[in-house]
Amino acid sequence: MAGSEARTPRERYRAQVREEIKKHAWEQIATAGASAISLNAIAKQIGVSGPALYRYFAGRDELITELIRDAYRSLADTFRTRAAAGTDLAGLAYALRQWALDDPQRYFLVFGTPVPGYRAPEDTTRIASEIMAVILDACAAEQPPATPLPLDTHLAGHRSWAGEHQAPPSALSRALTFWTRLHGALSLELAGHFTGMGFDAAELYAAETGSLSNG
Amino acid sequence: MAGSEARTPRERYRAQVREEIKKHAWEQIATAGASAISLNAIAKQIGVSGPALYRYFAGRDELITELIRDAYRSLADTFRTRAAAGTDLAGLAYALRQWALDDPQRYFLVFGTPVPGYRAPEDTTRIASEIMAVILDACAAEQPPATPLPLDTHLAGHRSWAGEHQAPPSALSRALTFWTRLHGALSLELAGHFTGMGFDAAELYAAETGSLSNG
DNA sequence: TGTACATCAGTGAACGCGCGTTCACTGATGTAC
DNA sequence: TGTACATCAGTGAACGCGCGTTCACTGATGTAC
Repeated sequence: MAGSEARTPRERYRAQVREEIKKHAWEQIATAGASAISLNAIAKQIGVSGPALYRYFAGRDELITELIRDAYRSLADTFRTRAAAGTDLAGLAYALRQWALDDPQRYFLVFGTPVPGYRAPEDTTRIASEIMAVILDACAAEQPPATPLPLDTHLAGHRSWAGEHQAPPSALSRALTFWTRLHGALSLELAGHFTGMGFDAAELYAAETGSLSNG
Repeated sequence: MAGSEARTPRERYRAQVREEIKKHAWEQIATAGASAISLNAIAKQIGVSGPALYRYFAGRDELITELIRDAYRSLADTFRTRAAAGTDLAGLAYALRQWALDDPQRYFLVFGTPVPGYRAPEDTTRIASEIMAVILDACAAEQPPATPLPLDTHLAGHRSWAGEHQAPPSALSRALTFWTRLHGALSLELAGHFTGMGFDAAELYAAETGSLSNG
């Protein structure tokens, strides 16, 4: 839906079919993982011959790249929407978990096992920066902890990743920690490593969310 | 090497070939990811026909299962060895990172994106419990923090995963947090999400390690 | 409004490939007397 | 020590499959005069 102006009927139709292809690709990902995506299988599902898909995507790789891009954009949109309703870290953390539970394989497409040799397009790293900017904003809005973290001094000298963002070191370390702690709890939960352990993953996630504000 | 008694020459030879098959399988994983493992390709690499491998493994699935088992065992051995030299959490954390950097794809085979529908064999969950027991030992040996964590109360009532381990709730929460925080920092590093960001992943990891002891 | 032309979605056949797996077999290695 | 037999590693052919991708094509849809 993003970026599809669709002036003429033909363009509208094209955009529509592209979306349908992607929809079935996501279903395949959810069913058998990203590596199982097959153009021929998608074609069969939407009732069309295999080569027909080449009118819409240059090939399998372009389709997957597009899915990754969409996943990044979806997360960025989710964060921006949430941030517009008030900049609190807990809110963002909650939104992140909702987004992840919404489609675990989409989460793993972005944050999961990398395919050796695969290079993400420039595009996605730019979106990743947008996401980080939202986190940084929320961190800068919180009041800093009484005692500075040991990571602060390192990040004070290595803050290029924050771009032009004027966050203090305590916000930088908090933003990174937000990312790594929540990813740690979330990815293990989604991967099923907690199943059968008998505790509530949501409680663990909430505790980690709280750890970001209380030191 | 584990469990291969190899009394007779034939048994010794079998064990040797099995190891060679696995060695090339690991190389394939490192090169193209676990989903790219191919029996025929392995056979070609060790200079043997494809069907020959069926003397050693029932099929592709059994080989992969065996690799996962080996990965779990390797981590358990690493932890136990480290724990024998002194039970401190920082030491375990350091050993975990070394083990992960040693072969990132092996780490992801255990903790990475799950294949939808795949069920891990009983075997591995037992080894996972051994690993957790080592962590719990180290956590119980540390002195508990002054203020109990909010997660403690939940875990006090949901401690079945700790088995017969008599660790106090504060150790339970610390063990889980050890796992999730370090996995968060480590998996993002290994997946390359920090590349180009300009800070030192080792510093971040050390900071997270420290967070486990200081609140 | 009607006709001529251009655009483009989709088809079906084909290519070459590599996959996992089975099967009947050969030949070497080990075992028993 | 030598012979008869059993075990078992490895081969080569074959099966059926699905994959990504190309190509020349048909037929419907849109555009221009």
